Amino acid sequence: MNKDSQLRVRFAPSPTGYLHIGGARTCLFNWLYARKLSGQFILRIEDTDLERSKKEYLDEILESIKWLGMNWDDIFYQSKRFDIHREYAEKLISSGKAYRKEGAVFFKCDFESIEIDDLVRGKIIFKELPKKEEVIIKSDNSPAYNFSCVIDDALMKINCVIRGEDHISNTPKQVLMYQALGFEVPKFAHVPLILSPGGGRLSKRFGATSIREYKQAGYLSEAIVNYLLLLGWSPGNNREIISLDEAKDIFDIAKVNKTGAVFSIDKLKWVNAEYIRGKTLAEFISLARQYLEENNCLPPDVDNDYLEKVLNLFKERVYTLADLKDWIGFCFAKEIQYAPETENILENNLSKEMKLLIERFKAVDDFKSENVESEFRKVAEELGVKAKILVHPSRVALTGKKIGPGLFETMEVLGKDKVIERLQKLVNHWGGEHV
RNA sequence: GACCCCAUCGUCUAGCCCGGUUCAGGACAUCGCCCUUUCACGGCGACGGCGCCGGUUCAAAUCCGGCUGGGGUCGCCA
Repeated sequence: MNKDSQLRVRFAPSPTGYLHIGGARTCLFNWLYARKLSGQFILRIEDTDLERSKKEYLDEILESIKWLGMNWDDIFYQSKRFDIHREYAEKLISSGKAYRKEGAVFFKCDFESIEIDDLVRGKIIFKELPKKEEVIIKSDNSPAYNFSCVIDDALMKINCVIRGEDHISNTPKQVLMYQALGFEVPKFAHVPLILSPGGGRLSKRFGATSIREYKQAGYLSEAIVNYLLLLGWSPGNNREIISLDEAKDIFDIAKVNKTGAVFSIDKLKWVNAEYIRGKTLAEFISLARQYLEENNCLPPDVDNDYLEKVLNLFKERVYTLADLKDWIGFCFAKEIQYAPETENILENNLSKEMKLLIERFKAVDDFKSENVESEFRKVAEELGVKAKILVHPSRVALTGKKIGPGLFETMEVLGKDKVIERLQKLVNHWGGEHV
């Protein structure tokens, strides 16, 4: 492939807001297509609206793209290119294709019909445009979107424009500008929009959620990317889980769906859980630890070994890292508070049985889960009750909740002293009620 | 209103381009059952779909047209 025919695509975010789900997917499809065809992926920051563009947004956009695992071959800022845009506007004025009016420069867009060849949708034919003129330089002398976009795409040698479907109606105007300027018209690929569960456009309350917020909510970057990939594209063979690395070898923009896809947080959660379970214990620990530290969920003097054992308890049962916040509390609590829903278990006084359990536990030297379990079962047998009769109150005693990880694994992690102390507390609780 | 896009289970999709192998396959969700000390995981199963009407054809989810429905755009925002 020679240099001129090399694919060059771009993602052109406007730093007037954070990178959200829709933008991230457009970015992803561009990046993937470039990597698949060994092309160039350009980032162009569309910061022509000086009022609304904020550095904070820009930082988040760049940070999120990197966090998701993508990189760019070059980056440009439109705000630094105003002179170039004006220069081309002058050319259009000279050639009679544009004119000044009310302090702005207008481009004439008269035509009979215009055809664009879309990689995703095939031919799209426009009969007429609602407006016969288009502002290309605003009266404050800054370039208007459709114009700066065309100039920059042409000058940056972008030969394939992949963007959201909401830009379809801009395309005929832009094609007209390419032609008026004598630039070669690029290929276009308009990808479908991501819809909110309600049906409408992904929006404020739902999709406007920034990628950063998803990270905050405990989602792994691989999971977000994987899920986004599934929205409008399929790797085939009934596959659901696919890494960025694998996807970049088989992705094809022409295989992207034409239909808008509804965003499903449930499916994202499932994908996230798949990735968490797919991590090695060491990877998970490092991820979880960082997440918990960032969210101030760990005691300052947390013991490393202990934390690792705790996290091991939950790796297979959380959907997001944020779930950990709710679960690990009892592992660090000084004293257990019994949750309201444990009431029916607490009602049943088993202090005699629990006392025996405590006595036997005191004699267990190596408090490993296997040893704990066999001792536990022996006690149950001796008392002539099913193990589960003792399991439930024990869990409540240790965790304050009705549900949690395996009881014996939990006991091993907490350690003999804490286990005995917490069981004793439950016995006291019962004793107190009966005095 | 004008212009444009789209249409397979509740949701994401495979199949559609190259019509028969599909009384449509997978996943999420939901509901059962199994496993089991709870929850989750895992296993098994159930539920559930080609929007409608015409046409082409021996044969249509697949091709064509219309209708209906959904979506997008009509800013000196991007």
